[in-house]
Amino acid sequence: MNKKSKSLSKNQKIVLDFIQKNKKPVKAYSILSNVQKKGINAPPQVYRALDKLIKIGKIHRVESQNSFVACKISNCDTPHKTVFSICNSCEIVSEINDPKLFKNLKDFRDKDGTVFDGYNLEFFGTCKSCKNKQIENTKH
Amino acid sequence: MNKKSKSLSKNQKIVLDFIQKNKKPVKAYSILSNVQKKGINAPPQVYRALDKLIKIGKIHRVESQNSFVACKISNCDTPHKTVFSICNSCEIVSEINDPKLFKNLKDFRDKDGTVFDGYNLEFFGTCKSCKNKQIENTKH
DNA sequence: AGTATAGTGTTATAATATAACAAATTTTTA
DNA sequence: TAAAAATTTGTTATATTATAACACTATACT
Repeated sequence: MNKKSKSLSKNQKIVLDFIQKNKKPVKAYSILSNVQKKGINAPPQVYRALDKLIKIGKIHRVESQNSFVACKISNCDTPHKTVFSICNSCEIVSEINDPKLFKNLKDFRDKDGTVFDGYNLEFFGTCKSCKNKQIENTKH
Repeated sequence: MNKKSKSLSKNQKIVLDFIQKNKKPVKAYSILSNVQKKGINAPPQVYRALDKLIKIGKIHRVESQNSFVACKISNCDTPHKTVFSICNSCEIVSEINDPKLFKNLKDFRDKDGTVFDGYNLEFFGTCKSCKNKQIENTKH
């Protein structure tokens, strides 16, 4: 019963629900067109819900794609501390959960000794499945 | 006289020059309005130059800001391996040059063992100068 | 109950980015 | 050096992403 467990509003639920259904990150206007049947009519309604969901850590923004993805880390309440891998080929995004990397990032100080509140790290590469496909295509 | 030292085209030079003059990252349309007197008239001319400059590592894109900043690391030819600190208050961006952090990032493998081609890391916090200002404001 | 806070619905518009096409320039290589 | 290839340019139009502003409604908080 902590303070953060306040329930979501109608629009927030609709938007979160749609994002969670998708394996890949989704774009704001794709969300919009997919939830219009549920009574969400205009961009601001989507963006407001997105802002809130990001704030409470339920979703993250994939900066390099202008897209949004559900947080896969259970009980995530740490927005702005995110690590993703992004496939250059199929654009699938996975949230990385690596304690050692997290520690490195959390402990990082710049030359001034400045401590940072948050970070966003995106790794780019070719995912296993796309790599396999490429090898198959070479064979033929 | 390596292969990458081919000289830049006219528009590329104009755009790079403007970005390098600025301490803070600049936005595409701000570049456009500032270089119109030099004969660049339309967005595509700016975006093409930006694409090229990013590709050769002369500038980087600050993803969370849709802005562009000159590479501060001498002879940088590694686009897509970038680390920045961004001040939440004044939005100033500094490129971080930390060999230990670079090594951690370069060596990172995900659970599958996937190797990544590149990464982009953005740290968020309050820069020293803004922190000092905040303290001063508290005093009065 | 009264007030503060957060969320809704709406219209309009701002800000960011790319498609498509014809022409000119530079680089490569035969 | 002439022809072919690749890159860059200039241009118009349009797509995509995001926010401003305003009136109103619902919910949470003493």
